[in-house]
Amino acid sequence: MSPSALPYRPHNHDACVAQALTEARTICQQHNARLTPTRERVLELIWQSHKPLGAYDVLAVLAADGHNAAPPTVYRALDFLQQHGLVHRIASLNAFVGCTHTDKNHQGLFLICRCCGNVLELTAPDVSDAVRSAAADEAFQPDDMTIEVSGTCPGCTSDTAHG
Amino acid sequence: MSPSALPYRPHNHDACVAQALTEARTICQQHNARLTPTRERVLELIWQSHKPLGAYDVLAVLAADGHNAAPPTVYRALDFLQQHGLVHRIASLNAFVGCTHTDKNHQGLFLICRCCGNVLELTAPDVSDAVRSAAADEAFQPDDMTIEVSGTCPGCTSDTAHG
DNA sequence: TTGCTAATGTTATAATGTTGCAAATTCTAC
DNA sequence: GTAGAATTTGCAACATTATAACATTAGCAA
Repeated sequence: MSPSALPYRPHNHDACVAQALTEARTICQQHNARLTPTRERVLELIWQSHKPLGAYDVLAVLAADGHNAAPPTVYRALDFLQQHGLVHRIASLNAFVGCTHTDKNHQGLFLICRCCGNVLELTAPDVSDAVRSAAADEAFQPDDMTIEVSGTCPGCTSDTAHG
Repeated sequence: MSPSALPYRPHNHDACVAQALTEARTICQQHNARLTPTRERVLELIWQSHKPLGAYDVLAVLAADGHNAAPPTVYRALDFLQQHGLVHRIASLNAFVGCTHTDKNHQGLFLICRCCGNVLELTAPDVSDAVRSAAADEAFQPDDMTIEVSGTCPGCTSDTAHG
């Protein structure tokens, strides 16, 4: 078994954020899209941890920043970031996480820990293939997949086991 | 390829409803749970079609019925129905559909047509297995899966094709 | 500059979901 | 049958999440 994935173990999270921002700048340049200060700040906030953040959580921080922000500000920034594959919306939580596979043309699968709240994004070709195959059996043309798994991450499992 | 699944072709939908209600009564008896008039009515409404229905849509019909209902009435009924596996919540739509696999110990996969709105529920062991396997690779213990696929159903595909 | 487009600000409102408590109903044990 | 417990419902208020509509500003190109 592979060692615990990044969200589940201690790490220099500043490096995660820095990398995410760098990648975002590159991607936006490639897409000829403008990563404005608000958008960049929202991305940074979403990346504050590996736990999904609600739109209104983002809004609260922006307000604390002194930013004169209303809900549309946040939702527009999040829409932009989603369109460019920089964040994902977790439908089962109504919240957002930074995308950890910006380089790949991925079909995300999300492992959501009910205990610690961290989310691990996986590229799971086997899963995507199985879904596509199931859809094809019904002559259904898939367009977009939401695959979210709630459960217990390795960190929280061992916590419980060792009391 | 199999012929189009039920939601995607004309059928006697009253039979769907009747069967769903009958099964619900049986299941509630088995679970020693009370399928009260309100709960049964909500189930019936959810089953009015194969399109997911929002909680407030249900509420509106109850109100039209003359039922003195508030949101908690509906949400409580829906919670009950979910707990007994009679309806599913579609996270990506914030809406509810009748469960078409009440007999099986199933892991639902939902094919949601963006065009006509109908939802087909599948039991997809291959998909569940692939997800479980992906989770196991990360030492993640799955608890609950949300697998929703948006796209175009066979009916709407042929409509478009033939103009 | 001028004019166009993209992005943001602002206000209000819609849509979805929850809490808490009181009243009524149903079940259970005597 | 009746008292007490547990479940279900009614009801009011509220919390959370998301969008609509329109005015304003910023960036960019002719």
